[in-house]
Amino acid sequence: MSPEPQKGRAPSIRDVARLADVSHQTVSRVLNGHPSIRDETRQRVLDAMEALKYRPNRAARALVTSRSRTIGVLSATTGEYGPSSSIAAIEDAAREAGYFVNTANLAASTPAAIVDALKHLVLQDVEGLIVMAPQVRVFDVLAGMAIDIPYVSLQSTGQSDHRALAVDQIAGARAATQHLIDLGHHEIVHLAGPQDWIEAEARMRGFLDAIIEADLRTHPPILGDWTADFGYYAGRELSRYRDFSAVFAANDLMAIGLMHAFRDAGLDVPRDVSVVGFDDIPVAQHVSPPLTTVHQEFREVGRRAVALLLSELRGEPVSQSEEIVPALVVRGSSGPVHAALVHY
Amino acid sequence: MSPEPQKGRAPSIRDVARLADVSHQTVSRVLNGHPSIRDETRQRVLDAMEALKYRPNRAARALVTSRSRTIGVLSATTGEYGPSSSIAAIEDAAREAGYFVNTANLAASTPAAIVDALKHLVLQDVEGLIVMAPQVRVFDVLAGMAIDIPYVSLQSTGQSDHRALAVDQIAGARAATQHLIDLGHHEIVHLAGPQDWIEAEARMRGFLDAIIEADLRTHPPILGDWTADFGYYAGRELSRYRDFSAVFAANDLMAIGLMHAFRDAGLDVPRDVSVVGFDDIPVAQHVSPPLTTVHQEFREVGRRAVALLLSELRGEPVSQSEEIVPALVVRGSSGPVHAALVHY
DNA sequence: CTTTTCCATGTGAACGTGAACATCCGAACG
DNA sequence: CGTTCGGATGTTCACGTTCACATGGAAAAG
Repeated sequence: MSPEPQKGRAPSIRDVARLADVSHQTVSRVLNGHPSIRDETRQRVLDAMEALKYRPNRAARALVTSRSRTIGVLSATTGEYGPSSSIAAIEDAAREAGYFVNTANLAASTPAAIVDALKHLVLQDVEGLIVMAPQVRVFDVLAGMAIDIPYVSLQSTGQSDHRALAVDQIAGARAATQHLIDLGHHEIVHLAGPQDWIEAEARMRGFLDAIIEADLRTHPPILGDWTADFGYYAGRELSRYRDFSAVFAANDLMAIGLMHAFRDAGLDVPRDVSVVGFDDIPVAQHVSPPLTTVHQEFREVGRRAVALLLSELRGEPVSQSEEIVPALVVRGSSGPVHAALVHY
Repeated sequence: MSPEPQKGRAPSIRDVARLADVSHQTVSRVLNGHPSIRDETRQRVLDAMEALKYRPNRAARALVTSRSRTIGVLSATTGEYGPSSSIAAIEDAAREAGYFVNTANLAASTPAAIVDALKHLVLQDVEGLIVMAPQVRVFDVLAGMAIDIPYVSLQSTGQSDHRALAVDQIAGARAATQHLIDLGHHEIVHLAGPQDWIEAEARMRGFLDAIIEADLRTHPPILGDWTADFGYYAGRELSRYRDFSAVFAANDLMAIGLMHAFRDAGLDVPRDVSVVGFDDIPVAQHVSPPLTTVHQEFREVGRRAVALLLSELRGEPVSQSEEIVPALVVRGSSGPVHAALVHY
């Protein structure tokens, strides 16, 4: 009455075949949706699989097809809202497409750490790679390792030998800066991300584009590390000089730290200083004052990255999806320049 | 001069064997650190591997050993600081131990979604599971699916058939509540997490324990969803009644939303209302006022989870590591009860 | 009525590795 | 000097699946 007691080994395609009274190959065909199977045969096989609680063996399949059905994600700064949201979306999308995802975090941004993480992914036999750790070095290392795995980066790297997801960070940064200019600010400081980050560079470029276009001067951007703590530190330094009326931070965390420092220094945001961030993390609208920032669709980015990579794996032509342009969200942290603070 | 051009197939253990003039089994032994290999032979094999750029085939190995060297993580609310930090730590620790990590996110907390995610992980042939989505239902489903995979949960579930990481959420919540009581607060409201979350329940229990011990009354806790937006919503409702002088929120995001609402309602934190959170996310100390909260070591939790799971996979006895007790961090959002607001 | 074609299915081999067992050889032992 | 032992290595097989090719039969084509 009860199904055969398992004898240690999991049921294989052959066990199913025996029970359904067909060859193992027929079972394989059912498994892979081969068209030339009589309905009645297919049903018998399916019943047998059900009865045995058969589960295909991924390793055996991978061995013979030499396809792992796994994609790798190289990421940095996980733990932060943006990257981890994108990763979650990547996993969801991959799962839906029948793929597995393996993530490797960059412990540090040293070449050694990058090589380590990449080796781990290569060892894992990933079919493709999504590079979410958009540091310039990563791509150098990637090129240096002579890895022939197709990969997709979340930022344009200037290299054209792979596909990049088009998120127009430059436009976002430019919009943020232009917003401040439109409010009458002439002295705008940029608190940028780390030097070797492509995202940081793009946002800086957008900032500078807007500044130059408006024919304004600016200090050299301060290079930060994305953290709120650094923002606080930078804010403390900045509030000693006060030769600016607005700051554009390359991400929200730094912007929030910045506002904290200004508050401590007795400066009012936005009356004395306007602050604009980037990312629109969930707390951005709940801090005091609510943060003006540039909204990014992290989940959408993750989804598209998967779509792009899968289409490449399938050898499909590049489907030029339209660029994602992040949108400025104006909240309370930015306001018109206050007369008393204009330095002319 | 140049190494053999690859003929489509990647070099196998046999190619290495041929080049090193040994049997393929000897190569296998070198690969697995077998002791009985002459040094000279080992070196010849290693040289051959180097020359051919040999990489072991994971699928073949998994097929013959029936071990995938992969652990699965079931998670929810990724994108938030805590879970994603733990996941990152899990990946680091697993990588160090030579394991791969596969994560499945819970799209919703419905049984169907849970089954989906678990199926995905089982399909992936994970050797063990770390359950980071500490919802009661998950364990019911897990039990219902009759999965024989060893798993580790990040919270005590009351079920004793598996290992749980000991993070004393109850003690943390109790400390937070006691802190408010010590400040003279008698009317404390608890903004809890979703009902079916084990963590939420533990924090609520800690809260109630402290309340009962101090012989205070309290409203039934408000059940939230962990988000800052919900905190804001709850804060708006709460500020209509004002029959309390302090709120203990089950996580920082809700606490921050709460403070936002109080600010909007003209209430001053901490003069009119004290607010305490839980988690100590990076922005907690930078919001206004800096948030008093309970600090959690998310990375440490992740590391320990891996250690625990691996020791179980190896069949080692349960190494009773000491409990992690999260620590109260007092900042500006909590203060002594203000005389004018005491309702007696 | 024979030949061709195509559908439904079966047979055998291969994928790359590790386990079990076999073999060879030199050293230790009596 | 024969026997035993164990270190170093080789041989064969199995893991579960898909692929290439083979087979039988029925329908279509001549």
